Amino acid sequence: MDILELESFLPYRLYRLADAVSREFSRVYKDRHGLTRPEWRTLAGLGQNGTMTATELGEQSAMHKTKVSRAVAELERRRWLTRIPDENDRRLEHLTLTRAGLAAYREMVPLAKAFERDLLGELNASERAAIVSGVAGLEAVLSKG
Amino acid sequence: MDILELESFLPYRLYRLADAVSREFSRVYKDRHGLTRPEWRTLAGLGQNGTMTATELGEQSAMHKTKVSRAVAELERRRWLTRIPDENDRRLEHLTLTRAGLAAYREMVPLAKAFERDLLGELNASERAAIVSGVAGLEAVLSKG
DNA sequence: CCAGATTGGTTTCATTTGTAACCATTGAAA
DNA sequence: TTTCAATGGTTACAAATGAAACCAATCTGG
Repeated sequence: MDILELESFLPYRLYRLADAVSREFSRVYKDRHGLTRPEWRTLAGLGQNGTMTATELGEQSAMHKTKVSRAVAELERRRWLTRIPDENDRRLEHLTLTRAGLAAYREMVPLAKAFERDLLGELNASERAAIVSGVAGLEAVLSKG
Repeated sequence: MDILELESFLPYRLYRLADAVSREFSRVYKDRHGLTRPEWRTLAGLGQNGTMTATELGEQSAMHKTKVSRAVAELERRRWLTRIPDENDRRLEHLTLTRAGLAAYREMVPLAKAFERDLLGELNASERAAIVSGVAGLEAVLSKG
């Protein structure tokens, strides 16, 4: 009889792995500032790019627009970002981190980098190269659909 | 100033990749039978192993026990599995697929395998080897914690 | 111009999820 | 044995999520 071995089924393995890594990493921003993942991604996007609209944020960080909307609302409530209405198109707003938001971002960056470094540091050189190129390969496949 | 490039940050890439793959694959079991992911995993676990307890299912498929509990309840409602109380320990139940559950499982297996084959088929040989060994490497890291 | 389609973004509602409390049973220790 | 901790599993409640409806502003074709 034909059987599927779950433990070696790639979609399952990938999901479980990403879930474990993400859960581990989430402790960094959850413990430090009580952020959710969408909020962290929003912070990271704005920190990286300076000023973005909600739509751009969604594209960069692969989030549904409702997630973006709620994350932005929460960061605004904390006064970590401000909205500046566009001059020409009054539907969209340009989002920028405030001084406080930037401070939080600056604090998070080294922690994020350290997390990644530590994680990859437990692999040997060839495994490290493998995960990077394997992920890149699959990303390429999926992006063309 | 120190910046984190989200697009190349491994936890983010992994999560986005797994999410995309999983979302794509979920159409297979969602379209066909209206299953959720926990339900599909439960079906897959029992199909693979024959008889398991809820705890074993949770361990094998990396699901929280409440997810297992609800998935089992739903599959039972569909009469896809039955519970048989343990003789010696009346806290636990042995779960087994019914004929109908097994039929659904048998129908899903080739679809799952085809999905994985097609996905990997779009990679070249070295990328294929890379993703497998990279994932295995990270799994090993995480499993020792 | 202006009627309809599109876009940026928010809100509402139903579903899914996680945490914690819980129940029943078993095990361990005194 | 009797009590207390641990285990298998379910349930209740709150939070996170996604789909779809929605609002306002802009664009487009006649």
